[in-house]
Amino acid sequence: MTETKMDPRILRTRKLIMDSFIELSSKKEFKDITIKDITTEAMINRATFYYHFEDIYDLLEKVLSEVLLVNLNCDFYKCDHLNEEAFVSIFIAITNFQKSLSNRCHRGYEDTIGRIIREQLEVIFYKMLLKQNKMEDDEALKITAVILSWGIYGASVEWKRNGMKVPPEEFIKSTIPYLISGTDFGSKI
Amino acid sequence: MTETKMDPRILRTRKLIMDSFIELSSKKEFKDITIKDITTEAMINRATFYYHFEDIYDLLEKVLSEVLLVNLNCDFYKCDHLNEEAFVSIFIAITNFQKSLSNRCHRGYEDTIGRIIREQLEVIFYKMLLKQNKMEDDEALKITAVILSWGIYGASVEWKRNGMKVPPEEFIKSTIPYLISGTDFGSKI
DNA sequence: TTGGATGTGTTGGATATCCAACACATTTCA
DNA sequence: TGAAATGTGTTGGATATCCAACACATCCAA
Repeated sequence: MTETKMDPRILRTRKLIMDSFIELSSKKEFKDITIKDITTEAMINRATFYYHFEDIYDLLEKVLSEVLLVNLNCDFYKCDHLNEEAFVSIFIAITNFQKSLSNRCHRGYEDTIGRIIREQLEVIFYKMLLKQNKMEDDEALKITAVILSWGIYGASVEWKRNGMKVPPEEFIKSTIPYLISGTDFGSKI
Repeated sequence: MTETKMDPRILRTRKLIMDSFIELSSKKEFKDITIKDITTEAMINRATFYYHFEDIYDLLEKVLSEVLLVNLNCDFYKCDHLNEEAFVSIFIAITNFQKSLSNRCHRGYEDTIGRIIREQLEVIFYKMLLKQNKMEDDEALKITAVILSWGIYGASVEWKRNGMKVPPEEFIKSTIPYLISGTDFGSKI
């Protein structure tokens, strides 16, 4: 998951930068945050910032990935199989993430955020599929993970478009049998 | 006061080490705290510890000095003259410090602690005397600062020996005229 | 007694971070 | 318009931190 033996200086500095960015995000809009602001808040040199991140968009991506990953693993570590509970807790994590971002001001980056969500979902789905499918066609599992990640992300977009009012578990629950048993579930054939 | 332009790495690392030591002190006795404990808690390398401190006693001294200095400056920054208010707030800072240490487990280091208190007092008294005595006999001011520091420290020891029950300002107030106006205060001559 | 386990303090080479300086773009404002 | 101010991204040399290894001391159980 996380790199095993990292230089503690790197962990420390990345955390300082990311935490400062999150802190600043709660006070300013993203477009008003400069790299100088971040490095001043973090008490690190501006050159050091560029040692770790390409630019401020790279930082944004990595912070969002990190936040989402923590959310996912938090709710999800108990499950070891893609059952109903797993799908529900994944979907709740995604909707929580979307909700928290709709307050923060990251408007104009919906496509970036969508990509990040799908990337993280793809990783987690692939991992779960590998675990429960004992070494079958690897390529098929990968593509299945892609399809699931787009699907679940799409569901969260739809949930958002409906005003984020329906409880997420309710929103997703009815469709889960189709996810788990496939489209044949309930088929007349 | 504090060095003006310090390398931020140094400030960061010292703070990490000191904070970790304070944190550990609230859980263990001083004698049970190893340097490995501190560096692990602080997530810094053991060699880095020795770059900043001679040994664990050196760290103890510097932490205590720092804590006391913060207390002193906190209560004291408003005063710019050695009047009654100044003496009272200094004495309160010292007794607070003694009280906080009597909970923590630094037994066996009373002499070290006493020395630290007197050193800090001496610095602060000397600074105040210089400010209000427009360039007179420098040596005399230094020695006066020494005498005041021993005196006030002694008062705090006595206050502690009496069970730390009398309110510190009450304990010190009656003697302040003698400190400010000298032994001639109230003299019959 | 001995030998392993644990803690202290030191060292040399590798690496991350700092700093000052630079070139370039964008904004501000006179 | 143009010039000052502000922000971005890069560089080279200096310095703090990391890491693995070492020598030494202390403690404790076989």
